[in-house]
Amino acid sequence: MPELPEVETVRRQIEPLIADREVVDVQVGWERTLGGLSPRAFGRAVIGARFAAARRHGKQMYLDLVDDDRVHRGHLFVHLRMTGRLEVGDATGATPWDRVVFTLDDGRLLRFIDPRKFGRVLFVREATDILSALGPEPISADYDVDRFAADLRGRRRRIKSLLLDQAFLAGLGNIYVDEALFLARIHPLTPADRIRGQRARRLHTAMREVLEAAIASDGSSFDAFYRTPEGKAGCYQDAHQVYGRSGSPCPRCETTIRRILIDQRSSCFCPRCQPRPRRG
DNA sequence: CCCCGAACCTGTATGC
DNA sequence: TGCATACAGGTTCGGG
Repeated sequence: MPELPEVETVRRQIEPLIADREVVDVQVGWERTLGGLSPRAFGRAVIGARFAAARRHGKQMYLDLVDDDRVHRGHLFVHLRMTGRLEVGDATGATPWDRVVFTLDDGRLLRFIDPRKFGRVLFVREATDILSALGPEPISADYDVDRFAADLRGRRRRIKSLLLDQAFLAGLGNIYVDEALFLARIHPLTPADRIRGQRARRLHTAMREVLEAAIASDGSSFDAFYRTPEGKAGCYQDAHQVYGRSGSPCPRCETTIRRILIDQRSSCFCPRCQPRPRRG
């Protein structure tokens, strides 16, 4: 469940399920999920701590850990990557893909499940260790159109690549970039610094609208792996205009939606609504 | 700075 | 049925 709206959905659902619970044990099924820390050291860092707030920046979710006196202990950074999932349940919920399982003080289990093993569960003392590498949140109040337009200035990269770059802007992935570019009527290969004025405004608005609408729908989920912690599927996939729709008619003009590769990712767009930028 | 390809992994869908 | 190939919501690395 991996872009900003899906992560936000997980954050909202997981927070009340683990708030104020103490970690009494940890089992690690796949060491690399910990990103270099040994299971022993990870257990030492986490056991005895209590979960507090669940936060998010971009696609990065982080769970605050405090000691009994509510003093800061650190954070658990959870990145779902392609197939990661969080669930709270009991032993009957075990799966072949349990990578990290926390036993809570009420006997329930918090599992990080991840078939493809790309996901990460990192313990860090200071959140800035991770957050400093990330760009701004696209839906925050201070990320206004002037800031966005200024950030585009002087960037010659293709707009799709730039929007996928988490150091530029944190949270968009393949689905929501394609959707936002369609709404803004901008071709994905357009050099970023050619997007100014009205078009920059359109793109800024489109990104925020797509993300907000997807959050309101609990994100997108189109196969059995993508489930929220409450076991439900999001429904924003029903609202996709171009993503995953190559060969189908454009919802605005009926032209056949095309698929090209950019950064080795499928990129879907309407060749009529999103005309290729003229050179020169 | 920018682009590309490969790597990290497993599951599913499709075609022969 | 079996086997091969392509593809998937992400990120990071090395090389040109």
